Amino acid sequence: MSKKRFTHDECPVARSLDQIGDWWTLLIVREVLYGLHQFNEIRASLGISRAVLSERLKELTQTNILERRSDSQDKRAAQYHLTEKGRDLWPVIIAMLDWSNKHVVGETEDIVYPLNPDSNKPIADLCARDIDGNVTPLKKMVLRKGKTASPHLGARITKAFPL
Amino acid sequence: MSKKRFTHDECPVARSLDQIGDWWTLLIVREVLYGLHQFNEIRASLGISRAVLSERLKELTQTNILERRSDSQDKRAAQYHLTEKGRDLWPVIIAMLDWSNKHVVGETEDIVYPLNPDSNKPIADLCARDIDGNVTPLKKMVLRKGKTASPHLGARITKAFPL
DNA sequence: ATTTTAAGTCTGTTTACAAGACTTAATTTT
DNA sequence: AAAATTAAGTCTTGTAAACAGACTTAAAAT
Repeated sequence: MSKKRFTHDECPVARSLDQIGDWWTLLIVREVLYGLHQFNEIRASLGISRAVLSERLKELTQTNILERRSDSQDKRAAQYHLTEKGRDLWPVIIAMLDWSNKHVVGETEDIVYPLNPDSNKPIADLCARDIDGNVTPLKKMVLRKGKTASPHLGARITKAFPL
Repeated sequence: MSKKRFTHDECPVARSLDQIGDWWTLLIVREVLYGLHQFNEIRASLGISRAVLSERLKELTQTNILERRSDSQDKRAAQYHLTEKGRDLWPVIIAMLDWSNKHVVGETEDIVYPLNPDSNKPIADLCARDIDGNVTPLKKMVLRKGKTASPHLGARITKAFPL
């Protein structure tokens, strides 16, 4: 039996894990966000094996998270760049970073944290702005199911998050 | 050689992946957030193998994301509940859900989306509130390194996100 | 007393990952 | 121009992890 995938799962979280849930995948995206674009740069920085990096880059290209451009100067080299979809993973990474700083990394060894570049102040809490401009903490958000949601999923959701 | 872990990595994102980056792990957390607390409930809902679920629950308990309580009524049964650390993963899941709805799930098949329970309106964008109350989109956030950051990591960060 | 159930463990098979050797074409050095 | 180096992979081999399903144990239900 092969590894289970969630491509056709009804749950959007499962389906996102199908594209970014593999071991190494999100770290590769992070490296590209941080400014590394070449195969060997990424490999050296992560310490990932060639075969696995090659496979992940293929997958990320197929799912349109990365784009592979052949370098115009050096015709051997390739440049991996983020698409809009890939750049939109930045909030996911920030959310993980915030959680990690709060619960994984020790208080005394804070290493890297998100900063509001306009105010030059660190983040207090993650929140969401609704279409009317109301701002509420992400932790308070509830889920609502769309038209095509299965009764099964709906039942589970309303159990924890009554609407 | 065993699978590489990031427990002692300098990067908080890597270290969070060490705890929640395994295949199935975040989906298990989601199920508990949705209100499933028993081994067989979770197993049936996810279609995960017994052995893997057992191992993941152990890991999640060891990292203090879940707490295992033996059921007081039925002495065979166990109840898995989220700790504060586990509940704080909700923003991560919301961020992935938002990304998935935007880029993975098709427009026509919207299934489940986050909602501001106060205003009863859907989310327009994820943002962060800094300590002065300024609200800015998460996509605009930059990273700053703390005192103990390695020169290596700092170099990479400033490349993509000048402070 | 027998059957069913909860929560696992165990077994055999398939797949994924790690490390390093090998390949090919382009570039750089001598 | 020939030789060495480099970018971006592929291939090979050994180990670890994931899969389905059988099996186990103690408690609960019939």
